[in-house]
Amino acid sequence: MKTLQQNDINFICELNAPCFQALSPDEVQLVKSSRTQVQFRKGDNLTKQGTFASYVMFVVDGLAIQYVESDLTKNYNLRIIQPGEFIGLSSVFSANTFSYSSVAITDCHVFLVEKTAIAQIISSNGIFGLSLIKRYSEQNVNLYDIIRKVLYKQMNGRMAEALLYINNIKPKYPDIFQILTRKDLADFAGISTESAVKLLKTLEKDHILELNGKDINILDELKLTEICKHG
Amino acid sequence: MKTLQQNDINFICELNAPCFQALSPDEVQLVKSSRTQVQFRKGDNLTKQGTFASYVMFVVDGLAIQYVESDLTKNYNLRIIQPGEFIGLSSVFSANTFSYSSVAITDCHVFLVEKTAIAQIISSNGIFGLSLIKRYSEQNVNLYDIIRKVLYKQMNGRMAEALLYINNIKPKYPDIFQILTRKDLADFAGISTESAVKLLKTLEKDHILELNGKDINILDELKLTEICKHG
DNA sequence: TAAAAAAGTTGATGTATATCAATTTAAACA
DNA sequence: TGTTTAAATTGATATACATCAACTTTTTTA
Repeated sequence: MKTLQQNDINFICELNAPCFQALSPDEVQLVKSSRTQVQFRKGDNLTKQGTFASYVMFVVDGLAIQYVESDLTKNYNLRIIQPGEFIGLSSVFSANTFSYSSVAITDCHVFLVEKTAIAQIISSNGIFGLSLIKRYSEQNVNLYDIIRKVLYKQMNGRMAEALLYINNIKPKYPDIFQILTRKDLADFAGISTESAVKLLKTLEKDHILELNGKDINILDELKLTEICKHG
Repeated sequence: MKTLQQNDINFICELNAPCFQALSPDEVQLVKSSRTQVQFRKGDNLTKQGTFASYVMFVVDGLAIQYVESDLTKNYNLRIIQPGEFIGLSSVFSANTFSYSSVAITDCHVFLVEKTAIAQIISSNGIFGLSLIKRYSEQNVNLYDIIRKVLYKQMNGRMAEALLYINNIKPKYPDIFQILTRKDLADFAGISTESAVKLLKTLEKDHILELNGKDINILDELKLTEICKHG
């Protein structure tokens, strides 16, 4: 477990979260004072769907998967959460419970900010509020896209979309595919693990990608994009 | 087409949209000046998925359905928009295009407010920003619920949920079921029209509801709720 | 008010994809 | 380093729904 200097945190925040730049020194102090730092191990849940949410999480370091759960044992993966992003914004000002779960896929360094502090800053600082609203707006658009994907696309298109999404963050995190299991991939596509395996094999046979153990190399991104759109 | 007095509009807005109460006289003036009133006929599209969105709509009077479209001719109905609600908040501060369509199911009186005016007010008035964020937050929670419904529920449960949702607004709008076609109902449940018809007949045979032409009377709300949860 | 169009209804057929079962491979552990 | 546990793989089977087709009823329109 690595320890972080106060300065590091400030630096990282300023770097990745433009919204924090709008804060006055007083407001920065308010965030600092109502903040708790937490270290999560790979496999730990950062949030659990349905539990009480009085705070927002800000990811300083590490990767996590955000997903929704059914009553049973089925998950659907929504996105990979990267450093500089918030977790729990979506429900903190209405439902008071997390509407999704998230799990660390690498060790994660996170800090929690009480929602009262966030609310106070929004009230006093419109620029900060506006930048948060932009985040909400983006998330909304994303959720509508997900609804369309889930409703209208079938296996091949979903799998292609999942692969392209993950491949998009591979430059930044080259071992991303090695971290993910076939079940993780299947849950991103919203299909069964067995179907995911079969699809991957088919895509390999068609020279669209290459399977090296758990790693995946996209060979024909154009064709995959085509499948994503019309498959 | 009925004409509305300026005072009526103010009254209705104040009544239904608490967020407007936080505005200063200057800000109210700003909204007024950047506002356009529009009258839509039953069947008209208020928004069309993918088109440019430089404004937010505020529904003063009438009902509309919000829905997402596939590339082809399939729709999925998300909600019924009632007076006092916004349309287009979700994407106006990020994508600049509407991420969903909406269609008037009764004549609708709406006013459009330029997003620049909204943004300006958010910047200067944190309380207004916070009240908008609460709306975003609610919408987000709603979208997560929809994703779960679409992913994890099957026919019976979806139909039950759709019926309960619409039945919920029946006290306020008693002719709501008469306005909606079987296709509309099917699109709320995300199933085919034929399946919707068959399900309704089965529910009638089981004395859970009563079909009077287009009107639907829920007889056994408890059982329907049970189906919604575990069906 | 007749004719045309749209909406509603019903049963028969097709299909995408999950589930199941059985095996192999890889990872975790003691 | 062997043993246990978890993940990956493969083909066979099951099923929830959509789609199709044919018909009836209702609504619209000319």
